[in-house]
Amino acid sequence: MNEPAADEPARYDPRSIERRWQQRWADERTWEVPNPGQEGFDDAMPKAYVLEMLPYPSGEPHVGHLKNYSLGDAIAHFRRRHGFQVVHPMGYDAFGLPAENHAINTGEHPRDSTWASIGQFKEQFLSWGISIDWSREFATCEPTYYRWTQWLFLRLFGRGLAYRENAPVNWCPKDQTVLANEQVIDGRCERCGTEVVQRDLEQWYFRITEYADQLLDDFSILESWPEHVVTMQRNWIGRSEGARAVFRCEELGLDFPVFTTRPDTLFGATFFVMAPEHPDLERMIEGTGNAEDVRAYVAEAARRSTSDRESEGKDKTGVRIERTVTNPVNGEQIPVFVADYVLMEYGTGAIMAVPAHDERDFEFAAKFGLDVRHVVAPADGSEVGAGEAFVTQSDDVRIIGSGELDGLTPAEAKSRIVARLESEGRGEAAVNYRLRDWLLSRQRYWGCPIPIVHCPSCGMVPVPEDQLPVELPEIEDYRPKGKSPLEAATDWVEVDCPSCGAAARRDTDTMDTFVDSSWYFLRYLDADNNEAAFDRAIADYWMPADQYIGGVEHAILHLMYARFFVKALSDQGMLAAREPFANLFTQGMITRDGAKMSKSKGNVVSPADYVARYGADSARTYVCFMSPPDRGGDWVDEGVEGVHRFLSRLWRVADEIAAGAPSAGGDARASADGSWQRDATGESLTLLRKAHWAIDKATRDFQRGFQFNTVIAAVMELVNEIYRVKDELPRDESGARALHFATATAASLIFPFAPHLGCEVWSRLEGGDLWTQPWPEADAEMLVADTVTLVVQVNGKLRDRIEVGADAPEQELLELARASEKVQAHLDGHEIVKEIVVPGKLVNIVVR
RNA sequence: GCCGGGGUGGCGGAACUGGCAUACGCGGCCGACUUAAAAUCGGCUGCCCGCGAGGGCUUGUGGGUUCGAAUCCCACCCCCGGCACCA
Repeated sequence: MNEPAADEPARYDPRSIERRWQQRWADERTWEVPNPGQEGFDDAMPKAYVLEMLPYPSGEPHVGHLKNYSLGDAIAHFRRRHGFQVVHPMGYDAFGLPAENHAINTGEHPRDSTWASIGQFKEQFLSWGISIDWSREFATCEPTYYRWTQWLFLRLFGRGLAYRENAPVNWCPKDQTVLANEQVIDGRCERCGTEVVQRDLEQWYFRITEYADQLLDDFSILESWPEHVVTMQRNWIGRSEGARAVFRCEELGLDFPVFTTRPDTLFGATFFVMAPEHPDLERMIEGTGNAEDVRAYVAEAARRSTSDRESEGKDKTGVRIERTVTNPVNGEQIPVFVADYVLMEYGTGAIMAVPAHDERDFEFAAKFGLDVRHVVAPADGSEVGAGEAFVTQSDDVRIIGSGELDGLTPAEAKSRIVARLESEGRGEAAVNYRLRDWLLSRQRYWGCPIPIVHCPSCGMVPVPEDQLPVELPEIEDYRPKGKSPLEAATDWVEVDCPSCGAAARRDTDTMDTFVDSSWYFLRYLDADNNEAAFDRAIADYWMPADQYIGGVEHAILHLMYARFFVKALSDQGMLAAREPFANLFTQGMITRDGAKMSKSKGNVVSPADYVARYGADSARTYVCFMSPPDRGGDWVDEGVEGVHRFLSRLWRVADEIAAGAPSAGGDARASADGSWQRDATGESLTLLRKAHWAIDKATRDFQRGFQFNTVIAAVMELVNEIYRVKDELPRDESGARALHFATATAASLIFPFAPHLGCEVWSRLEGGDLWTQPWPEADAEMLVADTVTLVVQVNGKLRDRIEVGADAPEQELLELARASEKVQAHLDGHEIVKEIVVPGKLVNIVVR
């Protein structure tokens, strides 16, 4: 690198500037904040917990991380300068499959590859200059962390919120592990894309369904979450209200409860359908003529994978069972079928079919020639053709052909019939959810061990607290074998029962990594605590997180699990908060050439390259500027250069000022009393006004949904204005002061995005540390101009613009407008019909 | 199919509550500086017609409300994301 010659203008050199400030922040531990009770804690300050989703360390950080932490850091800085005590921590979601798969391929211990990656992440985070309180840092794979993950698991186990059960589960044949429902996408494994199959296995679950209603209700206590995320969770939970009605097979004395959202259509039920997996199916077909046909159908359904069943669409198949069941409301005997359009996972695995008013039942009935009986008709008395389906949500209908329900609306009919079912003991009102319990056990190595011992006589015994953590044993072979690789660690597996002392075995499953990330934000608050997962008083001070920032891809999984954890822990008195994240911001994905970045496409953008070439400030500012942050954007190299150019311009003008005449004085400070500014004239005044306009615009857009792209654009406009006027300003104190103020203001406003440059410029112009300065406030008086541009329209078309006094009366505006030559040309020969005046803005003359 | 987001110059995007469409950035063109180039600085840059003054058109499409619509209403088309036989 060449040293610049003495007469060459100085160059913006982000590398040296950034290194210098980063060094200071590290040396002085600038971003560390004390907890309540600790030295330096200020009770008078409001708190703000700014949190980005913790990274999964794999390889090195990508641009998604750059965007995530740039957004979060901007928010953290903005809050600090508004007088908040801001906690802004960082950690690593360090257990998980990618590290383990890497180990299977290379033999490298997942711990080693993970820590190597963590080293790279941290190094880059430091090089980005994000304002993290590093004293709170941890990785979820550290025994000092997962000790408490296990401890929390045992708390939930103690309350019956963690349980073990044998049930059909999603199994990924490639990863050789079970998957949560949420990890199955279109019937395929979320991680590797392999088709998922069903297996009956004994697995661990969290009873998240117990919190289904709270998860729904508490959306109301969130301050600001994106509507679509709330909707996605709502749909996922899938609460529906209806009734349970019992259909009885008299011959066998078997009761079949069904769930229906339409008990008002019970009289229209003309057949009954069971799922192929229904446990009572065998008893139903035993001894009937076509039992073998049914068995063949069930076997076929079992062979077809879930995705198969779904991809074949709505083409209905099924087999009739030679039995009938009794409709509880009219005693009618209706035929029974087995069909795979009825799912065992939802409701009771059996349904009453009302073909007249349900699309799916109608299709099945049409195929099998079954009765279609209308029990709902349009209120206006219009006819629905016999044998046609009439599916409607409308309330403008009446019940027919249903005895005592006739003439009622569906809503009335529902409560009437539910009351009757209840009084007869044949059903009751019921609520059903799509949400299933959270399957958390994994037959994999690189995860948090489940702290349970299986004893032949005592059953499942929690590992005593003082023996936590149950540390991951060392093993030779990570390859999945259909059971946990931990089984191979014989010495570790075989233990004495903590309860009776007999020979027993450890649980060899590990936890889903989503368990680790469901409470990490609590551990940040009290990361060094050796006595507890976290201290309640400390958690109560900081929680809930005031701002959470991350990708939408976690809209359901992580965000719902974390909500569940907080509720469950809160119910055990561990903290007051009922929700983890009061405000959520979801960032859009960055693409390259319009495509998702991937190694196989070779279009991955490495932030490190750009940080090396243009500096962290340019890279950070660019990701905030490229598009509104909640939307995606395409990474364009020229765009980074453009931002770099802008920052260079700001640096150069500051350098010019600092190198020139000594500062016009300390009272040029952005935050100081600005009365001198109001006396400015000419270009000085114009420049000062632009600076105040930028303060106002940047502050408002920052608060209005984090519209960082326009915040940065406003600062760009200010810098452009500085360049436009800087050589024309009066060569006296007023001109110098105006220039000084405008430049320092630009540095102050760009600081949340380009903190190094902001601090550098500020310290050279004003002295002192910018992060200790309050966020600037616009002087309302400087926002009002003396003159405004009056827009003159004729018939709504723009014809002229006239500079007028800002407070000119309407009459004067009209006269000025009519007097305009350009306007005259369009009025000529026409009759004025109407004149509209919007003071300070526009005049519209309507002619005929 | 249902739910959500979106459609504005060559490109990313801006436009607050119905009032100057295209801020800011990229790209392009022209000029200054330079032996030259880079860097930098300045100017121009929605489309069409016109030598020009000027005029016309333009926010996915078609209609409507209004003095005035990117913005509000109705119908439709396209793109992206989520859910999808959930009884």
